[in-house]
Amino acid sequence: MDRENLSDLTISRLPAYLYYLFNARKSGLTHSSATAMASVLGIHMTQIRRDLALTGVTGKPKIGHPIDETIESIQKFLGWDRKRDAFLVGAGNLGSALTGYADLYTTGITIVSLFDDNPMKIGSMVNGVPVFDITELSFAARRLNPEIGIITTPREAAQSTCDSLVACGIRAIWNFTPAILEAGPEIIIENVSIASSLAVLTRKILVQGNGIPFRQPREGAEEQ
Amino acid sequence: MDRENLSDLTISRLPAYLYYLFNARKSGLTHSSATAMASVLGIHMTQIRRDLALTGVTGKPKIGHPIDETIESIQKFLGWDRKRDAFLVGAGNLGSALTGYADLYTTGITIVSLFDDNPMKIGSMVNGVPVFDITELSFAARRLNPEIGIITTPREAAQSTCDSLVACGIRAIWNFTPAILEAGPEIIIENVSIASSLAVLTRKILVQGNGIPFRQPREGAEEQ
DNA sequence: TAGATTGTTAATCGATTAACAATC
DNA sequence: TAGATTGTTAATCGATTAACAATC
Repeated sequence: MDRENLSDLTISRLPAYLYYLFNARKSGLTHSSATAMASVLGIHMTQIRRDLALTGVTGKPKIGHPIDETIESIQKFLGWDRKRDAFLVGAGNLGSALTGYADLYTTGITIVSLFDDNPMKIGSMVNGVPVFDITELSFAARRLNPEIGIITTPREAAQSTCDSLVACGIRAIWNFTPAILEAGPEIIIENVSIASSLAVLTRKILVQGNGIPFRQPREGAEEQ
Repeated sequence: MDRENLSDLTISRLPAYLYYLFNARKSGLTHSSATAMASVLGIHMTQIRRDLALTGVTGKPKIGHPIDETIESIQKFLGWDRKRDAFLVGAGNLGSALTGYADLYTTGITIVSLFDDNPMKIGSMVNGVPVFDITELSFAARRLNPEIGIITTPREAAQSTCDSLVACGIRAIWNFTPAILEAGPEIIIENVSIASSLAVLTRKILVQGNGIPFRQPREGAEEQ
């Protein structure tokens, strides 16, 4: 089984399966069928079977996939069964939101330190995580050996932040800014592009609206 | 030209072109070639040409695409040339980050009101935008007629928030929670999946590491 | 002019879906 | 048992890339 050359598209579907399975388990089920999953997630059932098979789990005809085992299999496949420490640079609202993001623990990531250049923030705590001066980055990295660097700075600071993180020996960057980061080929960079997502949304509004006014408020519509 | 049936993949590449062109314009250029763009963005030049052509702009051999015109063309294509008002529900850190997101104005979106159920927040201002009681949602919607609903609540509140927004006549939802939202087929839902992005990142770490330890801090590496 | 760059047609590549035998 | 569901092979579909004539 060629487990290494999968597209990012496949990988990016897996978390949805995972959260579906968490829910299913919470409601007391022990097995889950691709058929049921497909109708909830809006993904073709064959694709779900194929994706799940890729993680190494197998189901039983008529019964479905064992939930516990499948969860474990996906987590292992994504590397979410391991603990990883992360540094986050840019302790603004977005950085704080990520630091307090409860679901992050599902992924094995722990944000151990925040960094900022704002003296008002340095020395404070955000959701229990200390904010350090950005100049202490390399010192802290030597002590804590983080695996992942998260960038939530303003766009203008993103490239230099990336450089600093790489200089500290960090080789995986999670970039929340719109900046296009340059780094050596050995550095893994994953961008969260809010603009791309918004582009898809507004384009759909445009196409769906298609001449006729898109928004038609329903006069006296039932409200909850 | 079939301008309506394009994949989300194509659409999601356009903002990167846009920001590249903003930069190019700032440095005084009037024209931009797909060749140059390709090397910066890491996208095949043929694909860039094709994508740009889809938005309706044409370039000239040897000269490239006219920057101003191309920017306008992409913005128009994405519907970013129009002003759209948005309601945001969930005035936490993520909601605040979005409200203060400077690049949002490039997209034509204005977040006009925030909503929350936390009495501490209700009545306050976040980046100049007022926070209202969530129970006032439908009243406010009748007055302000927002086109887009942004959900930055905790996951548990996402579905009921979505229902409320839809009941107000909002037909486009931008969902930042991991919840899988259900709504009528006429409702446009766009999810920003942080978990998917992280899955891609950690999977790459896993594959690249591949047995040998991934992280190799460079002893005495040059630090900036 | 020469050659860099365009837009487009054809070829390739990869991802998704259909079909179906196997089986719990 | 019967039939729901599995895993997989083959077919389809769509996206990306290669090739190339046109042209500024």
